Amino acid sequence: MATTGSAPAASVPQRPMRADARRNYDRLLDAARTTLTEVGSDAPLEEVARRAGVGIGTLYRHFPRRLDLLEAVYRKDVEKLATSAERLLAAASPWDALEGWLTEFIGYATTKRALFHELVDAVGRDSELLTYSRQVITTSATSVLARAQEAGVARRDAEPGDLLRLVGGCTMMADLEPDQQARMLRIVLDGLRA
Amino acid sequence: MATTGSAPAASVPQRPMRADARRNYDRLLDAARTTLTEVGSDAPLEEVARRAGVGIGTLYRHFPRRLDLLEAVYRKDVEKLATSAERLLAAASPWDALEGWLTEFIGYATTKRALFHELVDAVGRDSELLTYSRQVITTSATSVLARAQEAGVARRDAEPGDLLRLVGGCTMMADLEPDQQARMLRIVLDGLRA
DNA sequence: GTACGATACGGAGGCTACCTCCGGTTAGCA
DNA sequence: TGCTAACCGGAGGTAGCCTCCGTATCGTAC
Repeated sequence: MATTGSAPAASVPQRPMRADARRNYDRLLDAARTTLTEVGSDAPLEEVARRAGVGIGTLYRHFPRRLDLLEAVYRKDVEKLATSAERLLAAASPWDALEGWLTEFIGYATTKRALFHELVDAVGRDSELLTYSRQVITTSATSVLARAQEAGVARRDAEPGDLLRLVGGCTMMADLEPDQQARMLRIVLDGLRA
Repeated sequence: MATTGSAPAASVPQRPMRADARRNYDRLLDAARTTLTEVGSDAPLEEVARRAGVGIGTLYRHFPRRLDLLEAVYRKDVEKLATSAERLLAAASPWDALEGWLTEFIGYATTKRALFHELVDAVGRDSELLTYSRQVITTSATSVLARAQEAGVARRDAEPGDLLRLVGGCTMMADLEPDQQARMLRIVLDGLRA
């Protein structure tokens, strides 16, 4: 059974992870992110294991299939984005929180291009992975959008799912020039403005 | 050397393709489209060859690498979209042509989800394939958008590239409900309206 | 209508990456 | 300090991509 996030669910009493296992798990995640960034989505797992300084059998003990490793890397990044929404809601005005979060969402989505394609193709939209990730991201988007709508600064017929696809879908394509990305965000924001 | 579109460029005098070669080429494209649609982007080429009724060596004679086959399938669909723009420009009002072409663009993009990810990951944004396809599609988008802007029915600061990414990028994700797709198009169109 | 040759075919086999198996190692608890 | 359950790791099996080369056939010329 693949672990998600970090340690497995404690449904029965069990020992916490051994120190060497914990260390290798973390090194594998870091090595996976680095290798995927530099080599691309077809990076061989043998290369990930080599960079982590472990054997291929150790990699497969922690991540029974290639997709399990990609998923673990992806979940970490999704949770980081949720944390960002909480911070903006606490510290920014309704419109600034909406605009700021969307800007960070673009940055997150852009760096996941190679990883995401392989995940989506393999597990499909109904997998727990994507359902959970969409839920976390949608919750964040809902919070920042609803707050802006309630403040009367965002159109009321926009829904969070639409928002995410309009902004995030663009970044799934090739590298965008920063000014083009800013312009596209402006079009969406102008369309959103109440 | 892989052929693109259909027969190779006639830079030097040469015989047209033999009848059996022509027949197998077409059968391979049809079998590839069917197999990719039903199995997904990880469909083995042996399965494509089997469905086409040819040997794997014949498949590789026509398409030296897997990506060559995917590319040939994709080019055919891109050219079909360009033909659609010409037809709408000749027969519809500026705004209706813009809206109609975007609707067809969404349909085209949705059916290429599995195929497109593998192509983009492998060849990158600067390949002739994607440059050519973007050119063909951008030319179509430019025509329908400029005509709407000149008619004063579309905002003047929108550019064709932004248009395509806003609409097309959404469809690269999971299957969309028809009503959601219509609503997203409405947001983009409302944002575009002059 | 037939023969010939250049083009096309096709399946066995090499190579690579995913993943498994199992003997050896070690962390941590009693 | 000893013991054991958890952990490690690399050789090897398998599937799919792609190559190679003997055989088949299309199409042209006589």
